[in-house]
Amino acid sequence: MSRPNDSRRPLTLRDVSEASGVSEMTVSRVLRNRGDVSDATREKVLHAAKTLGYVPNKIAGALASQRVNLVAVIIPSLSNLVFPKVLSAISDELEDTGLQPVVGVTNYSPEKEEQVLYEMLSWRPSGVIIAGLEHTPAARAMLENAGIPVVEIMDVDGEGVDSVVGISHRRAGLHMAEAIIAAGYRRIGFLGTKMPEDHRARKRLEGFKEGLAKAGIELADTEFYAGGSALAKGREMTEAMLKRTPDLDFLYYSNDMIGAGGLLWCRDNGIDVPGKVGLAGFNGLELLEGLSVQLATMDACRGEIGKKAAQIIAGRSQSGMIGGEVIELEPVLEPGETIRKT
Amino acid sequence: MSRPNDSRRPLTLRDVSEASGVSEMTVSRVLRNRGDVSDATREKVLHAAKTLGYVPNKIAGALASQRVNLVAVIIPSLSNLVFPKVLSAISDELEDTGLQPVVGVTNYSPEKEEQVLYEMLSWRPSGVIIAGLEHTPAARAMLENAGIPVVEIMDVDGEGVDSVVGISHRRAGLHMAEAIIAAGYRRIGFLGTKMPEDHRARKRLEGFKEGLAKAGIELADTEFYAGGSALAKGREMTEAMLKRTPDLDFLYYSNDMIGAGGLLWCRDNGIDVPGKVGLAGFNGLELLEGLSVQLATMDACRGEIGKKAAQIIAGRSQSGMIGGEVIELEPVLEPGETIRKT
DNA sequence: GCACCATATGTTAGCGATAACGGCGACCGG
DNA sequence: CCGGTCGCCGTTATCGCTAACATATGGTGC
Repeated sequence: MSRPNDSRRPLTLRDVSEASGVSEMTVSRVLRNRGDVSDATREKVLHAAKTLGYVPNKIAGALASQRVNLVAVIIPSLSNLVFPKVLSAISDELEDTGLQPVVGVTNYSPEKEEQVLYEMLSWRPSGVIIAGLEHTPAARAMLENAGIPVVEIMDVDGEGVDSVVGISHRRAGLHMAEAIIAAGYRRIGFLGTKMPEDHRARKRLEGFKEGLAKAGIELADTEFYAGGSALAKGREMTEAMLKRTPDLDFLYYSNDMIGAGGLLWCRDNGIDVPGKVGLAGFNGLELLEGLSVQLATMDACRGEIGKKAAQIIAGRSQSGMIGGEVIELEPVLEPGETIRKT
Repeated sequence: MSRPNDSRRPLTLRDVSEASGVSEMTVSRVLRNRGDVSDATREKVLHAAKTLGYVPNKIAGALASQRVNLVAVIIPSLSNLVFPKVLSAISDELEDTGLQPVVGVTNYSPEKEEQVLYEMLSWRPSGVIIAGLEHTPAARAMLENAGIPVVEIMDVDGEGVDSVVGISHRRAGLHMAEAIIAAGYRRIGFLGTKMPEDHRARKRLEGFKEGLAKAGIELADTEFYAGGSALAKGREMTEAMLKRTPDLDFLYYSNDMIGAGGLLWCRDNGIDVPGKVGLAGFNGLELLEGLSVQLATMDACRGEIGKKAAQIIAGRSQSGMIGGEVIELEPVLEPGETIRKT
């Protein structure tokens, strides 16, 4: 019993059926809990399967039944901290539905996204959850023709293929601008990533500028980075920008991590926050909750987005397909302690 | 051409073969770049496939060829920061091998691990990379009988099923103890997670105690936490411990994140680090590189582990199976600025 | 006693691809 | 001019499982 499968020939339903003296079909029924099987045979079959160490072959099963319990989840990055959160929300929500997420990572490259999507669709998943609304034409075509529910997440500023769950990054940027101006700041700098393919960061910046423009203000300075440790980059960029443009009174960071770096640098260098300079980031990373001073940020509703997306997929794979829906969530400003109270 | 598959009937090889006037077999050959096909027919087929928007069905392909290009990767958590790093290393290394990682998460639960493993094995992957050496008997049996290469990663303190790549956490703890004692610290506290199933953390603590014992020292205080933001927990626990046992001169944290929290608390409260109290964590998170003061830590070789594990799987799925190998990597102490120089 | 139904099991025919082998010109050397 | 080889492509038989239908078997009602 220690090594029940010595022959090295992969076990099949037939092995189990022979070992338990019933037909393959009955074994299949027992293993899937489908159809009527007497308790006696059920016992026999389960016992045989366990002692043999049988593991069903879902490949064959899926081919025969034309059903696959996988949901493709396609995201730009795992090191971003944003996506693991979304992922675990999806995973939790799918837990009891029999569906299983399968993750693909694109590294913010549209071509890689197309490749990954192709690869995943070739396994005929029950649904696709994919970050962003911007895809290559080919990728978009695949999504449209796949004949399965598709949920595009994170962003609602644009045209979706099917369902969409996210926030408006444009408006998130705009609201942040309004809050900053309301607090009395006027000389404002922006620090972000140099990633043309990060459309959400771009939209936030656009919205932010728009918000400033409404008050007749322009960005006083900007600085971009690529690669490296975000915390360290935040320090460097903050130092560089404040040296270059000393009269700045606010720094808006495109993510919390570089914002935290900037905050640490300010504290280390005796700069009064939020008195002399105000700071704000974006995302609401609870990772940073233990910082000495709470950075102002805006919650991106990551958990909620994952949850809703998973619900849509689960709902639609049960009941027949219905039309796509668009769910826009509201990011909430968390003022923290790095914006002056008015 | 905007929606080539209006009939909603899934496309098959047959559709492509009819559209291009050749047999299914030839289409299959073209799409897989295998066997001899004339350039003329190759063109025809590729054109037909593209205009139809055909996506191959790997389920059928895998069943027929008995080959699957997936590698199961089973890890305890995605929010731990440790595993995304390993994952991306695996992903990068597998990039050009035609193999594709599929991730499963266990939440540090052995039962969940068993479930996830069962689920993944039922897709007949080409290999398994799984964190840790401790599994349920059933899980271990599955791994032994799967007939595919298995690599257990992160930890080498124990008996592996097949190949093993990792570090000795016991010795990592032991070395840290030695370094701390060599630096002259004597009243030492430990702060860690309350997770009986995190065997690696447990082994580190055991090794650490052993190292202290060699110098005739015992842990002066310990504190454990579960859940919550690690940074914030690090602050809280540090405060609690230093209030309870004020004469401590060193705090060893089971991970960098709570260590960083402790470090921030000490700085905020004017405690001289490393003069009055020394600090050390574990992992070598480059996430923290931008901290004002570099925390002493020990690199867990996460990237290297992922890379080597992927290489083993890739190598063995090409050439026939060979025996399992054990690769032990050496974690390196990064003294940072939170241990007194001797 | 017989039609009738529910329960429990077996039989048959695919699912959509690929492995293995076979056929058929073309080309080549002797 | 003929056997042999090579390039190209088709035919057939699975792969391991499940949907759908067929088949016992044993009550149940009238």
